[in-house]
Amino acid sequence: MKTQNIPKATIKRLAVYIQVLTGLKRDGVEVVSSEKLARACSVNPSQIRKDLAYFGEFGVRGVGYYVHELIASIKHSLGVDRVWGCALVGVGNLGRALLRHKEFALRGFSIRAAFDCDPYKIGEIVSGLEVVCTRQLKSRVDELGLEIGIISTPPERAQRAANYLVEGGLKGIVNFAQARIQVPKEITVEYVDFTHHFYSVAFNVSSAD
Amino acid sequence: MKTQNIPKATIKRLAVYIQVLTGLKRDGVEVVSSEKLARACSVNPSQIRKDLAYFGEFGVRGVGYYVHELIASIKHSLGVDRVWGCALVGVGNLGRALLRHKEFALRGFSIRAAFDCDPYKIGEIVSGLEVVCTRQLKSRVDELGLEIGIISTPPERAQRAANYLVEGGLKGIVNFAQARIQVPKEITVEYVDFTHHFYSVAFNVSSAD
DNA sequence: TTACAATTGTTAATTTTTTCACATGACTTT
DNA sequence: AAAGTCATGTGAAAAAATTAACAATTGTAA
Repeated sequence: MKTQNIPKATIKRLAVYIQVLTGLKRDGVEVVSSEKLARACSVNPSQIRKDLAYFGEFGVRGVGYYVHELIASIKHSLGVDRVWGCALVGVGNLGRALLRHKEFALRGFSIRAAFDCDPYKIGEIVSGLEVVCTRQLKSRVDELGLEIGIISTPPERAQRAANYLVEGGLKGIVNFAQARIQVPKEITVEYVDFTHHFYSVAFNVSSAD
Repeated sequence: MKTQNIPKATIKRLAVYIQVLTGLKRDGVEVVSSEKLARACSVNPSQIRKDLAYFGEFGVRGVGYYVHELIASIKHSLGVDRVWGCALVGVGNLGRALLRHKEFALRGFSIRAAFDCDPYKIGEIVSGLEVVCTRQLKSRVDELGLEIGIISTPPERAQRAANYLVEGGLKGIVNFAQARIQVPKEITVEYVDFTHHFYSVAFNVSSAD
């Protein structure tokens, strides 16, 4: 695929645009200008046009962007106009909450397998999925079409989980564990930590005085 | 407080440093150089030194950084060396999961009140907290020391929740709802959306071919 | 006690990202 | 069909962030 190097920040914003555009669509808005969209996203209008320009020309000069079309175009550009098969490793409190979180499936990320190394958890059914021993991971990849791994283990087991995912041939990982992981550079890792956002807010509120 | 404008990206990285340093401390490491820390965080060593320089001089030349001290210094710089009182608005599936998530309290973010406008939910006890009508929010702020608001409503109710929080005098908001919100500019808002991370991974995996 | 090795804090150079400005194209109205 | 308005796409300018380079400082070993 095209490998003009697209800023990571652009990708994040595209996700925001989808969110806001979806809201506009819900409200019955059919066409939107970069200026209006920008205001709703709290960014600069040029920014939006620049971001979109990496992927093509989606607007109509003098008119703006057709909301429905633009959503489809951005989703296609991001590669999220299809369903992705996901594997979750680590069925603790967080893991269970993620398995029960409906939003993922709605947005095209289908969790099709849950793994854990704890014998007491293996065999348990969580949100319709049987918890399976992590060693079985590799053998399920093709069968279930697993592409993206989700790590929700305690920090000390995150690296091991990552190893299993890499070994299984998965190319993308979303890591909810409280630890950095080392993986071959062709593997994409995204770290999720809610607390970071709280830190950020705390810092800003503290400095505001 | 000091208002040299510190990049938002720096704040994010500081949170990562804390995470990694905490792991090092757990492993018994007492001193670390910017180079070693950088490798563990997947960033440039200069980056770390630069980030820290915004807040002071925390290292010893020729030696490195004392892990325990550095954690404390960063936490102090971020303003997270104390407990913050939080209010959650929106007791749906996500709200319940957040209320039950122990990690927040462990990291100094204490959820002390849960609000919802649904009469069927009011009075219910979730994770030891009674769900209260959102209209009561303002009256509880001082009593409970509420400083940061958490929004976990459906998208169409996020703005109303934000209004209540602002009205109540809270200065920081962490928004888990699928919607942007408009607030006065002195209020800090952080948006949390797991799906964004999945989009990012999906994009990278797609473009890797 | 002096030279050496290590590693910070910081200034300068480079790279990346954001914003501005405007020519270009599309629709509308007269 | 011509003129006017609007808003995109894009190249150039500005701003911001990252990286490199090095002088300053600490500890260590000869």
